[in-house]
Amino acid sequence: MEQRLAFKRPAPIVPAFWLFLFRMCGRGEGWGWPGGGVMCRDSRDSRGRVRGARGFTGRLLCWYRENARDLPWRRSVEDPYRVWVSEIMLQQTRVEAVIPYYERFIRSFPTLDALASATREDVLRHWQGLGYYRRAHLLHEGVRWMLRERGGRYPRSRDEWRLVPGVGDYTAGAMASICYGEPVGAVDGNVRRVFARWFAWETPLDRGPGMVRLSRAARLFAGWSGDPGAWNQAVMELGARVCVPARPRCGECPVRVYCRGERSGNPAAFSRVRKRALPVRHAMWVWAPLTEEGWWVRRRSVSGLWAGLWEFPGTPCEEGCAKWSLAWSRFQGEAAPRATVAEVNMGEEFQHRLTHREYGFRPVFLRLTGAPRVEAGAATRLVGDEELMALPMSVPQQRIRAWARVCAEASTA
DNA sequence: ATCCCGTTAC
DNA sequence: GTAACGGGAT
Repeated sequence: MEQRLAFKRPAPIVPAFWLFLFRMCGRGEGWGWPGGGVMCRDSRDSRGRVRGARGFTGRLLCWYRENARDLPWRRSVEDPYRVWVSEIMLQQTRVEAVIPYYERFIRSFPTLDALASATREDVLRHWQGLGYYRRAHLLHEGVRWMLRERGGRYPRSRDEWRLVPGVGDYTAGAMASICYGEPVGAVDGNVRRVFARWFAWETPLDRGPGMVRLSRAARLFAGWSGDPGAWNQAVMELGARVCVPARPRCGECPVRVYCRGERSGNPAAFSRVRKRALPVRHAMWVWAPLTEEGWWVRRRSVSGLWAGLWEFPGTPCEEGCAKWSLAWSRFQGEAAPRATVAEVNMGEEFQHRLTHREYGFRPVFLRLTGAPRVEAGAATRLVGDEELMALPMSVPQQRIRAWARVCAEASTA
């Protein structure tokens, strides 16, 4: 708790507040509050006594203290390493999905040193299925960087956290405010939506003047609240559970009376909708070849899609390649080995959707005999059952792996 | 500006 | 089935 004193609460906020208000009201979108008057009140008075659940920040903080979910990483806020891991996992990923991954990860890598000395493959194995595998690479790089560049001493300020690999604006703000009490904002998608509704902001908040205004506002509120870490988490919690994107549950909102968006009658209108390009479709043959020396698998590039994960080799299912045998011989010609296909098992095609691609995977189990000269190397290997199951793979590849093993068992029987 | 993933809600 | 959701790097 001592580390929370690293940052003093900002001195008198009133001049800053009025200057801010003055600036904001000069723009097209104002700062008016339904009730008028002072919109924000410090939850402590000038002598540092708790003022309780009055005022804007006080009400939200009070609600947060009573309603905060009991999440694993909230039990160890005093350990920046654990907060760090949780923040990376929570990027673009929902809380419920993260919980089991977080617990397993911390069990295996309880400390900075434990993670730094783990192999990349082991880290990826703990990440498989969670998605955005670049995060795992960057987190691993980040902890090693922390030991190498800083001797394992965590930064205390947002600006220093920002230098850590894999830590962007949001994560830097979250680490500095939650672990060290620095009065800075931590602006994620929830915070953007909540602020947009509170102030009925219609301009985009992820770039340009809207972003500048939002980060200033988030920083000032964090300071005014008296507890930046709790405040930032409270705003996010509100966004995740009450001020939700589609149908905000304003009836349950502790700061409803302050919300300009709610007063407008249509708070949902202020959630920003991202338009996304239509996904491009790809049909792929995925070969699950079992040679006499083991399963033929390869490792993907450490950049790009499914970064650094293992997979069964595959080929695009081009036009005029509707027959598996044609595609296979073409693939085999490029991949060099000349093996006899002793057995074939066609799996059912299944779809896998990503942000801007949609794959139709057609798995094909192949038992290869003869002298399959598969050149094993760094990126291509022949592995036994046990080793295969230990390789980190994407969700669709895990599915193919499970199916292929069933095929293999059925064929030996 | 574009590329990463998987799950859940509708 | 389709849409919505969510940060950082390049």
